[in-house]
Amino acid sequence: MKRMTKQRTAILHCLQQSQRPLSLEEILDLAAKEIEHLNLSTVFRTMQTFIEEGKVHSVKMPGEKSYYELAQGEHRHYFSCDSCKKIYFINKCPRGLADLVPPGFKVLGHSITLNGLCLECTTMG
Amino acid sequence: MKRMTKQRTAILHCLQQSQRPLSLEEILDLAAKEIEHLNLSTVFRTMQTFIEEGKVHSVKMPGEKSYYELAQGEHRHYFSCDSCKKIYFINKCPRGLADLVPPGFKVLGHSITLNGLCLECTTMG
DNA sequence: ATACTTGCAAAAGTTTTGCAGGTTA
DNA sequence: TAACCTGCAAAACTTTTGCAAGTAT
Repeated sequence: MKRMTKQRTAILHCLQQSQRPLSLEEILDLAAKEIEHLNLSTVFRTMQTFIEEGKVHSVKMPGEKSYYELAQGEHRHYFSCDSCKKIYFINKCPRGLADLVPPGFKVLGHSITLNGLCLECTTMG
Repeated sequence: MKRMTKQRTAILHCLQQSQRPLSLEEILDLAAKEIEHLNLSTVFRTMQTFIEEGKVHSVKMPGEKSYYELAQGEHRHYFSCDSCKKIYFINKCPRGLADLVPPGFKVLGHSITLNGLCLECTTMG
């Protein structure tokens, strides 16, 4: 039986208030404002629990650490800023990807990561 | 001035003889058959060097460690088999991905990974 | 000779786990 | 109170770096 603790509540709030996927460290820093002595392993294990429960999705980018966001009904892709390392989501999804593979292959899923410079970094650079 | 050593020669041979991208550990294990005391850092730095020289491309998959393959003239994407874990090349590449991002974002690159079942695993399963 | 390379050890970064004590239902 | 959670420490893994000794040109 899963329990709702003040740590889990604070962590959930961080994800709800964020406009983008967050890393474990980012979640820790944000939630630690509400919870004293919050530990990274607690954040890590909470993400495991939330993922099991279907509350959260993990976002894995090539060559980057893991990020986490509230589970979305819709299929999403991501933009990774080469400069500030923030992750942004993209709601649009291209079609016809299954056509890229050779005949006989069965495509069950796909991952697309665009990278470059986000709006902030473009205007500041 | 870059130098060709027996270590680099052996490492290059491994990549040339492989039909798929290899991890640092895989390269180490294969090349160590020719070179005694070959070290992982040597493989790592050799990959850095070869990438600088344009000989090698690194292949990063979401949630996986890095793989390396001989540089290809063409831009490639990959298919990862959920069952046998082999990685296959996809030469085709969809267009118009830059249109997916919000205005002001600058797209410099992209990564696509399709996953599912390869031909072998589809017919055997 | 000189500058580049290597092996070894160890640091750094992220992800995981063990365990004793604290907390929730 | 019984099971679940948490904080702390430390392990496990991959990626990187420092340095003294070795090697290619």
